[in-house]
Amino acid sequence: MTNKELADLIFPNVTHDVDYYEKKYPERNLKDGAVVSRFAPSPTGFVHMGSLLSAFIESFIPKITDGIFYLRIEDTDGKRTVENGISGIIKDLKDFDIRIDEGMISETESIGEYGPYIQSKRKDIYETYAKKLISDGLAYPCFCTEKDLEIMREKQEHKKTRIGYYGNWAKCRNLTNEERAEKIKNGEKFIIRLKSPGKFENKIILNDLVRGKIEMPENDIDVVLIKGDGLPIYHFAHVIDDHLMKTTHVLRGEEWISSYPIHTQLFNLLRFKEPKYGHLGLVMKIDETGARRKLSKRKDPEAAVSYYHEKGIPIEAVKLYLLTIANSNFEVWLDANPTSSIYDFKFDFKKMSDSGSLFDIEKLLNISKNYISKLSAKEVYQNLLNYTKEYDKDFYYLIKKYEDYTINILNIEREQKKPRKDYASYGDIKTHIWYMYDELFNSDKYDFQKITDKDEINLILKTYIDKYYNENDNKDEWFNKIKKLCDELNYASNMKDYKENPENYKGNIADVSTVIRVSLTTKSMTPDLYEIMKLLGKDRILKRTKIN
RNA sequence: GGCCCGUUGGUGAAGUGGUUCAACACACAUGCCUUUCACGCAUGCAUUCAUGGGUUCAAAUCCCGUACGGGUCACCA
Repeated sequence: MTNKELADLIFPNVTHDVDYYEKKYPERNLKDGAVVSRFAPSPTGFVHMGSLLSAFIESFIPKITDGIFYLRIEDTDGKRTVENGISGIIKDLKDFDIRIDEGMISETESIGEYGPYIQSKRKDIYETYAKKLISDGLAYPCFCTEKDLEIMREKQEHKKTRIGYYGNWAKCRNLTNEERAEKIKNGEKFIIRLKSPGKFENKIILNDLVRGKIEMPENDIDVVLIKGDGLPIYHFAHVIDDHLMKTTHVLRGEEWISSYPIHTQLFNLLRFKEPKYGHLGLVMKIDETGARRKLSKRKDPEAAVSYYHEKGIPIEAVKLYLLTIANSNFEVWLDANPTSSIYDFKFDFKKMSDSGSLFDIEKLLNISKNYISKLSAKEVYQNLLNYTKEYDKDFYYLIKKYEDYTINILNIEREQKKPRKDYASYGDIKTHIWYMYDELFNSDKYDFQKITDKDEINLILKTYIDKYYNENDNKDEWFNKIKKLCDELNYASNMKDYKENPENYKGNIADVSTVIRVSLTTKSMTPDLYEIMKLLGKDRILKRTKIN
């Protein structure tokens, strides 16, 4: 029995041949240097921070090279598939403004000419190539049960030899085609394995985009190509898909380095051109015990990218952070080119970190603060509106009702050379400005600092309101009035005087200002008091300075 | 256990043989400025690049060993 006859027996329903698919998916017509890259997650419903980093880079490179970025769903493992899992991924990408040129755009729909972009719909394609491999004598059906494999592993462990289905251990590899046909006709279950021509003693070299040369032994394992459920294993699907979809650059986590020998072997056997590979360091975090470990979705809320959307951290800030992690010289570049688009940055794989970088939320928040501080009040208002509309409806209606007032609040100490950096996220803003709204103002917990005596507080406030406060004062006049108030009540209006002779005074102008500040806002730390009072207006000020 | 990768301050890291080689950023500390906070400014923070040995006139940078950390060895991706 020939290999061809065996192949026909195994795949009677495969009608196309390899040429059909090779013609169906021609080379892409792109300019020189254009990168075709992809994000290829399992439909688990969410994107992990580490995946986001690679998705971002995978989309970034095509963008700066006029290439193509597509989304392929790898759903060959039923256990990883979650209901509506594709939608979750699409939403996460959309929330981070990572746009795809091709691929899945919903649970069932896709755009682009190189589809289907979901592996479960590509069964015929994988079978066609598997059939070819069998015809060529490069693959064979394996009838070993899980039990058989388990026993084999135990023996190997006992003998302290390498574990795996290879060489003489690969019992099904040496069956005759007649024996194979016989078993198949008897209804024995089987899978398809590669007949690896590799030798463990031989070395192969991976020219990794980020790590440079890595030397590894050639693959000699007869890896599974098609599983019992008829779907391909990752390695096989990866090679077929990335060839047919004309991927030029494969970026993935470093956990894939050790399976590169399988991939390169498959590319050679199938006579496909191999893409370039870049293996990214894992995103790590220090856990409670001080140990370094992979950021995990189960334990770390910040691992899920939806977390940032919910917190209202601007996507631009996350992108800036990802780029600073990805390319160590990005920060310096951005500093030197503050007005340039990030897409002008010359990304360099060689500048990527080899080791897993530690996820640093402090740094992210700092980037976010800087980013928000540079926006105009109107932009912040608009973004805040979008955010609260989704996550804080009450506040949304409030700021919508008082649009101009809110914009003015957001503008305090903003549109100047050195703006304040109070807000790290849109979710943060309410905690900084709630007291400006009567609807939210709550006089239950005043944070008076030094002066806590009720009578003294009331004396200061009453004297100020009755004798000095004038809503039309400009900033200098306003401040001079506060000074006069201090003089009258025997508080030092000049800090230098106070520092020289503190015993001559009840306190100083800072203490008095704090009393006014706290009465109006309940907080001892706020932006410029004059600005706040201007916005609050006379009515609120009169009301809030009456403290019981 | 085999194979592979990594190890520079609290964190991210620059730097791949020699003119400050330990940049820059975040964090932290102190001081100044200041009506609070923030901003800003100034200063401080690794005599040393996991460790031992070797090559060299010269190494964080090259070589070997050791330790530690990570990954991978599935009909998971």
